[in-house]
Amino acid sequence: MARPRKFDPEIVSQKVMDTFWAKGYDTTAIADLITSTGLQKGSLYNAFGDKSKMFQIALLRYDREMVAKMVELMDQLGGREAITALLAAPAQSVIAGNQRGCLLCNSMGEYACLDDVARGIVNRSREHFEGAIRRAIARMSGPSTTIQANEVQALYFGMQVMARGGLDAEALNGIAQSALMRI
Amino acid sequence: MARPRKFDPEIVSQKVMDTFWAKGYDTTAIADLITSTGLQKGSLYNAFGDKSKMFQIALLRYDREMVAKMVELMDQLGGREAITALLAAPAQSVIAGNQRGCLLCNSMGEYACLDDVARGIVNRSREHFEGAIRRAIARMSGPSTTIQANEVQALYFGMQVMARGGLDAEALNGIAQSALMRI
DNA sequence: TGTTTTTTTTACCAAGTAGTCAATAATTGG
DNA sequence: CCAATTATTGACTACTTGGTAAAAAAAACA
Repeated sequence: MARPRKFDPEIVSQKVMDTFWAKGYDTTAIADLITSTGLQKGSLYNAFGDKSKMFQIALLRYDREMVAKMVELMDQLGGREAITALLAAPAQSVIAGNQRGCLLCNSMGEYACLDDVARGIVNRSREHFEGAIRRAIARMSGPSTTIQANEVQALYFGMQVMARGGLDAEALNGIAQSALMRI
Repeated sequence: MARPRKFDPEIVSQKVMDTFWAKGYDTTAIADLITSTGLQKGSLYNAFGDKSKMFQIALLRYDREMVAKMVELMDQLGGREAITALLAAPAQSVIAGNQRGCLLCNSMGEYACLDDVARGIVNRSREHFEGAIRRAIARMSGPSTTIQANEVQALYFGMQVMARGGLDAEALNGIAQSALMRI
């Protein structure tokens, strides 16, 4: 028995995530979220709380959507194929025209200016991601299964940072190939 | 025949670099630089220009000081020892009590909000760094010299991001050991 | 000592920041 | 139609942002 929302929270929280993903937590102003979502300031605050809450929602959505999708894909593939798919992702993003990198990786770079809740989400999301790498390594055959999940993750994050820093898809593919040769 | 400076530009530019290193370009306010350097706003602007110029100076100093030091060290060592020293650095920083990561890596993460001059410095510094890795690989013996310098660099950057994101020294050392086992 | 030159200091500005609040609009249930 | 409840809107606040400008201070040289 109340006035219904004029907007779809799913679509809006997607736009919020996209904006934080592209610009980072601190660099994103509420004004940016207003233009990207089309909502007014009051509606944003009414629906999502303050800026840190909005970022938490973005992080949760990234985990539930992007990380989970990659985890699901990797779990369906063979060990080596899963790692291959993972390391191909940064170059694919660049080819698709965005150099936003990875929100999880970007947020670790901004860790210093996040609150405890956001840090907790980041940590859990990183572990969520790491699990899929760990399982992929466990499925792998060959002599070099001593590789740590953490190492593959570091390689992936490094590639995403370099993608954000302007490295082109060709170079990123070179990294992936070089790594897969010895994994 | 003019009034001399009360401050040592070397010390001040060091503090400026430290501040940008810890907080990032966008997150650092001029007020932060005022407190960290002890100078007043006017003196800062008079000596270094505007904020983007201050950041350029910090980037150049980082390249001339931190990157060059690592490059020099690596060039003095054998190939494998050089890579070992490189991958040990992130954990050492964490043990020393700072999780600032690497200013070069951090700046690639902030690439989107840098101007062309700063981007140029970042790119050149990354190539400067890459050269030492390339030479170290060229000096290496063993079957797996097909590794690309870019791959080692991505691994290093990923470790620095993870250090900034709170990963402890033990985990970072595990990554380094795992990687060195197969390089 | 007085002039010149540069640094330092301080006050100031316009724009942008996150966030609040009261008024208004829209919908449902009675 | 009316009451209750929620959403939307836009004005508003208090503060921070990067940057400027003018005045004051300190040294060097004549």
